[in-house]
Amino acid sequence: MSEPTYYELVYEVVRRIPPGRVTTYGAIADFLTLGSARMVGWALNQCISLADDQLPAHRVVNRLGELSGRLHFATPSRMEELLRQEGVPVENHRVTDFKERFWSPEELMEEDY
DNA sequence: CAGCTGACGCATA
DNA sequence: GTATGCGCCAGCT
Repeated sequence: MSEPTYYELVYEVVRRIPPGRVTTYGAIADFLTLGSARMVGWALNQCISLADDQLPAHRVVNRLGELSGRLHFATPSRMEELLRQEGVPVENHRVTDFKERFWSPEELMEEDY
């Protein structure tokens, strides 16, 4: 097995985002200390083929809590829809409670994994 | 082979 | 407070 590619690392982090919480591209990039926020977005671009439950990419927003990637989903409203399903308030393509809903990958360390 | 693009983020004016 | 530019680095044309 070769070393995991960059986007596979991103997938692993995204997969661990707790339901009802959201994180940002920058937070993931910072956690991996690799590439940049842009790379995370690029990585998620490859995941479009995966089902939503396989990779909850809808829980990844930009640093303003905006659903910047909504246009890349199956339908433009899919991301917003999934977030609301999890109890995340979305208004005008933005998570209103973003600051409180924000989840950092570094919290994985606190879960004694 | 060289250049452009991009689901971002930050610095500067 | 808004507007513009640059860096990031893999993938695509």
